[in-house]
Amino acid sequence: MIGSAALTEGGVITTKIKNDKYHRILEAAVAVFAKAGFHESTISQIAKAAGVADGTIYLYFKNKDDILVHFFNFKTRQVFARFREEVDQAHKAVDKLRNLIRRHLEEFQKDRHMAVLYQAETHSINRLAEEQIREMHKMYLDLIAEIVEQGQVEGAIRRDLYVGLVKRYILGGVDEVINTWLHSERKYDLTSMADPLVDLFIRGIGAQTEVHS
Amino acid sequence: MIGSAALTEGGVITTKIKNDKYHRILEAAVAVFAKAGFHESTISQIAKAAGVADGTIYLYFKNKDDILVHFFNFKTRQVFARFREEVDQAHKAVDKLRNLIRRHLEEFQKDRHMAVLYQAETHSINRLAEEQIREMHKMYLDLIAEIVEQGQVEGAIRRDLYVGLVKRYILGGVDEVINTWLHSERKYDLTSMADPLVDLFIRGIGAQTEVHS
DNA sequence: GGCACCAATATGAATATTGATTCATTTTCA
DNA sequence: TGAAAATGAATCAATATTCATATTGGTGCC
Repeated sequence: MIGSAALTEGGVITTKIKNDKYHRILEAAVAVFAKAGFHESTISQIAKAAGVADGTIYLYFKNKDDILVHFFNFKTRQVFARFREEVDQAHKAVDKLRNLIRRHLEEFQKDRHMAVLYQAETHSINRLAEEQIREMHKMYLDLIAEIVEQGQVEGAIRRDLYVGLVKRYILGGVDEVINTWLHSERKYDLTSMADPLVDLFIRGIGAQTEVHS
Repeated sequence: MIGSAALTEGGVITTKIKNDKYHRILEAAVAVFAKAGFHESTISQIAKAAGVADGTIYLYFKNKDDILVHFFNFKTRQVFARFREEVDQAHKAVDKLRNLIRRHLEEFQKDRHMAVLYQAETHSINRLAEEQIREMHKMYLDLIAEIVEQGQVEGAIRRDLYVGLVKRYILGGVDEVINTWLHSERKYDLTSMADPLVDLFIRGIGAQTEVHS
């Protein structure tokens, strides 16, 4: 393997060239995987899409599986880091939640290939990048837990909640909205779903009949 | 192909024997697919698991893909039909929703192999049983829509809702709860999540501060 | 400046493996 | 006894990976 985003050796120009090809292959692979599925995709297809020879791929990645690992390790991780930033921009819990969800939808709408691959791989049990996925999932769920707990302190969120369940409740809704969009013709704007969705998370679907403080 | 659950030719005993083997192979295949993933599974593994020769599988199924199609066409469809029954047992919308979700969790907990395969395949874009999955998904979403609309008439459910979004919101939550359970050690009872989850769907996570009729 | 050289890169045809599918043969059973 | 069912070894195609060879681009020498 010649180089990768994780390594920093080499001069500026050299590194840039190296990274260029590394990224070119990674992007091409993600696009191919998204279109045909991981196992149905061949190295030749990826090579062709990236404009390199088959063998070149093995200079940047250990093997086919390794490409998927890199996808989760670098590409997706980067997106999730942005979620954190977005959350930190708001002060009140509900605003944080809204920011998180809006950004989530935005990023997935922006990079459809990533979205497809992410959705497909995170839902299959026997996946390769097991560890990375688990970690990223946890990162996201922890973010939600943090927001919920803050909201409880603020008094904006109910205290009689099982936070473990709330996390799945929220992630599930967001996930399904993305999934539906991916399976649709994608004629509508995904981010427009953010506000109505947050409203559902907060208020639920029930007609409010009880009186509280 | 000798016979299948969809055909009804043959005497009672013959049919029983035929169906026995058909079902044995289908069950074995689902178990193998669930353990290793569809593409990683081999015909030999399935044959071994079903206790038949490799070639025998081709007497009951056109090819490997066809097994997956049958899974969705018969096995899963059957489960979804039970959801409908369960919903019809209740009268009020909220009870219908609770029944639906409880039954959903029950069935998926009961047949883990089905659950794994269902979750994995319904979330990947380029799947085989495309048509069947789409149809089943629709059946489920329609069920939810029906319940929600009834609830609105009853006054138990808010009227200012985009039902299309509500469907995803609910299915997503249920899905994610199942997914988490599948990825866990499954030490806890999945059905125990039904009531708290329905409570979340109805009331949301927000502290109730407004007064309504 | 131009040139020769070398190490780093890139190539893609050849290899080797895997596994779906077929089919000639055997077994079962009515 | 023969037709239906089952067998599993042989076939055949697909494709991940390797590696001998070719190309490139930077470096120092004339």
